[in-house]
Amino acid sequence: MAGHPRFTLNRASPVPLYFQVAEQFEKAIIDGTIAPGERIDNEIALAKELGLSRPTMRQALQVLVDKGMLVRKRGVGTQVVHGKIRRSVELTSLFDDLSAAGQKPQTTVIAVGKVPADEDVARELQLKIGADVWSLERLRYVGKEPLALMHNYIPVDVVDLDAVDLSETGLYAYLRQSGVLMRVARQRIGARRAAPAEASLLHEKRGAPLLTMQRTAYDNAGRAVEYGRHAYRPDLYAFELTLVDR
Amino acid sequence: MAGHPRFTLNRASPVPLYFQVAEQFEKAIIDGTIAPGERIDNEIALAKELGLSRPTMRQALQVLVDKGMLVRKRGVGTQVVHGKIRRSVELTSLFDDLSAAGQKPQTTVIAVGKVPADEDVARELQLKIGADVWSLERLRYVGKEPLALMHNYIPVDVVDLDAVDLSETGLYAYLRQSGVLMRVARQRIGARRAAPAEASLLHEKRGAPLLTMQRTAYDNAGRAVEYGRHAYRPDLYAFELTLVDR
DNA sequence: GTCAACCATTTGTCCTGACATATTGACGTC
DNA sequence: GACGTCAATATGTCAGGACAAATGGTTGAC
Repeated sequence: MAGHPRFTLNRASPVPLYFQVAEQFEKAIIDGTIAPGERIDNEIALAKELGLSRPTMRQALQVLVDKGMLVRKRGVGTQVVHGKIRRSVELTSLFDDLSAAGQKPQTTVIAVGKVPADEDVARELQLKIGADVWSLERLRYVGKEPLALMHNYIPVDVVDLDAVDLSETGLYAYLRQSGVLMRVARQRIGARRAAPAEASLLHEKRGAPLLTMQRTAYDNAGRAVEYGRHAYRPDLYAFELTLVDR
Repeated sequence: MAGHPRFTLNRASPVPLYFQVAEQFEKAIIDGTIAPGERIDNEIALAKELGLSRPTMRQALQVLVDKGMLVRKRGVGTQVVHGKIRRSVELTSLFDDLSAAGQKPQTTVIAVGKVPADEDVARELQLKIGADVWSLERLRYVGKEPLALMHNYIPVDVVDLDAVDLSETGLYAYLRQSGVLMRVARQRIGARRAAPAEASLLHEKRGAPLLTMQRTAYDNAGRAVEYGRHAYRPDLYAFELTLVDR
């Protein structure tokens, strides 16, 4: 029987049991306490040892299977795949990404104000052409190098952008803080040549390749709450994601 | 009480009940039988109507929640978010994507053979530098336009590439067919200038921007089975993905 | 010695039942 | 009329049990 670390459960905690188990399992996998390729105990034994029911234990393991850290094979068992899985692309922003990486992103607000929606913006935000939307244009630095040119559009009834200093806070953090809950987003990642103005802002040469990302985020009710068109310097940034086949 | 379509269940089928329900729900959402924003019946009522237990009904709904088509709110109910969610990025290849879109991808094999692994390839495939690997270089067309230049590396003990005609079959389809099961992959999407040789093959101008994707795929045991470096024409291709916050 | 049949193991699916917790709206008090 | 309280409702979590199906090794027949 394969060994595994002792987990501690707190039944008084509001944190669900399956989540407590998943958290500790994930930690054990990341720090190598459970080696990659190792087969862990079967569900029933694990459940018994922790004093849980099998469904709860399964739910805990499922969390890690979804993250691509565990693989289950019927009739065989459950194995650890990897120690260092990067988290898959989540509903976060560049600001969050950089903060998590220990860097201190700096932002310059180029322009902010209400503008009439063009055809593109109106379609994505489910508004009529010409309707007022917030337009926010920012330049993000990492160190002293410009990294990304970001242009966001937000319906005027979602938040008030006049009242906030967006050079210190990330837009997504501000939206969450304002009670805007984003649940689903569609992203489109592509590439194109830099326009002259862009190249200048990003300290790139004319016609340099840029990595582009368009994102439309929706809230609980399916209402579009944010549409962004962003351009990144490809020598400084790339999108990484982990895919799991289920 | 919100109406919803009649579903048919086949208990004799090997397809799990929860999956049958999820499939039919998804179809109903996509074709608009259930309108976006509509609140569907509660889990207990749905389960009762279909003669299922609540856990099974929950499992069915969870599939669609994971896909971003449904949103659950405790104390409130379950709502339809979107009709036209694109599937999130999956463990498929460009060939699969195009086939699914009704297009007929054509492929030209530029070169195939065994080569010694360079530093990059060796690191990604967990091999020693200089070890033999399959190298496969292909050019993919959509219609008469070149779309992508694909360079794949595969450890020699995974499959035999000599025996197959890869101008007719997708590489991933061939791998699956050969019993290679890919479960997890890491992707990195970026952009760069086209090298002269690339530009020529892709019918692009010198120095044109290209969208690049590197992918390393792992099998059940965590063994790296494929590493690919690909370049796409950004005017013809982009990566689309749907993110769901959970 | 080879191959097929069998069996133990393990995950997959499905069931019933119970209580917890968040949300909303109605009710009642001040 | 405004505000707090309470109940109804729906999802979230958890338990315990049962059978099905896939896998891999073992046993047995030839």
